[in-house]
Amino acid sequence: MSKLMPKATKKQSILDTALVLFVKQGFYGTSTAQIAKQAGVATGTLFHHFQSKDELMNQLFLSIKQDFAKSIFNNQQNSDDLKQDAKHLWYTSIQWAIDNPLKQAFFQQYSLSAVIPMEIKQHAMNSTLQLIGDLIRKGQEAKLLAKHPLTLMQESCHGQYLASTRYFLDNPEKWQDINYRQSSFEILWQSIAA
Amino acid sequence: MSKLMPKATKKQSILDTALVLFVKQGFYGTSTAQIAKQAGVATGTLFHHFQSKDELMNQLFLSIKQDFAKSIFNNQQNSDDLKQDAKHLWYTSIQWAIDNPLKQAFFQQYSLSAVIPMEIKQHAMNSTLQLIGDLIRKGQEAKLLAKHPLTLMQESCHGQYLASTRYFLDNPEKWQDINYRQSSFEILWQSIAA
DNA sequence: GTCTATAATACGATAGAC
DNA sequence: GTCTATCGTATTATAGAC
Repeated sequence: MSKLMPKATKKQSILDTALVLFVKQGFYGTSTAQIAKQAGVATGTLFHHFQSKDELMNQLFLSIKQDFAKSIFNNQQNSDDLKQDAKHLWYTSIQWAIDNPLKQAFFQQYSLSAVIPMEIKQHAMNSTLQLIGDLIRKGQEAKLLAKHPLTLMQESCHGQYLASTRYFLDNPEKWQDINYRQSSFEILWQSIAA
Repeated sequence: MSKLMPKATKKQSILDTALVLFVKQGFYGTSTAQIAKQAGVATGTLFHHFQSKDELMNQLFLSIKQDFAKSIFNNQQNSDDLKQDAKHLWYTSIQWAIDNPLKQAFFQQYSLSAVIPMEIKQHAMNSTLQLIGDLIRKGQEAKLLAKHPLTLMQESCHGQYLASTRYFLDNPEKWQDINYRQSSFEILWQSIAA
């Protein structure tokens, strides 16, 4: 019983509140005092759970990336139709962004910023890029995908993902339109098809 | 004679220094005192030229966007070969990023962040997106490009541009390789081709 | 683990002489 | 236009009681 509805611990409240405020006001625009107050804890409590404001930011970044990776991995498909699998991955990824707009906005803002140390950003990036990489390699072996340099294709696909989620988050009604949905995938698939 | 080699005014020194520091340390991580000191001026001078730190940031953002737009417009081609014109635009845009790595990094960081007011970001964005939009419309009329929703295509192309410049700035030697260069354009063109 | 109170400092912006 | 000096405030982080 106790684990079914896990209580929102103070630490989690701090993380949740930091996510909201960092997205709305930026990292340096948000004081630890404000985070603590809005989370309903004292500043002393915040610094008990996180060594520093930077450490709080890093943990938040990693936890969000893990949340995304878990969601994608748990919904992976592996049929004999690669294009169908890619489409499923594409829709699942964008749906996650639609379902977690704050986390997606956070990621868009901070995955390129100087606030988070490069090593942490790269580590968080690896799982995603590897998933794309595996799929591209398989497609190239099956002569379905063009033989451009792998790293360039990965980066382009990821860039298209960021652009599409930005677009559909700004225009949520368009995601309900099957034409827009299909177009977004066709643009991606054509870009790497043989 | 006096205008040929324009003296670096104090105001320009402040802008140049702010560009370097904002990219390296972030906006809130950079104090006005540090900008002034490194630019070789007094803090009073900084606030004489810019009403506030935010105002300095906004002017910097707009000046960089104008710099990019000017460079692209001045090198525009308008032949009867649309694919060739698009390729020229693509190479010119990426070359600008290679030639202006700091400005490109600045744009990557702040065009998505909350530091700069939305209205300023959108205003700065318009000229670029319109250029892409005009080209896509022409391509669709000539049956060269697919008839996906225009705004979605614009956003995707822009996302691919950001991804490619990120890639080539991180791997400058790859930009010298004609295969990578051509691949980057082929990926873009295929993504929107009919 | 959580709180209150506060230390120590860094910040944006201004005043006023030159 | 540019400078020096400084004001008032907000910030991160700690100390110590409970």
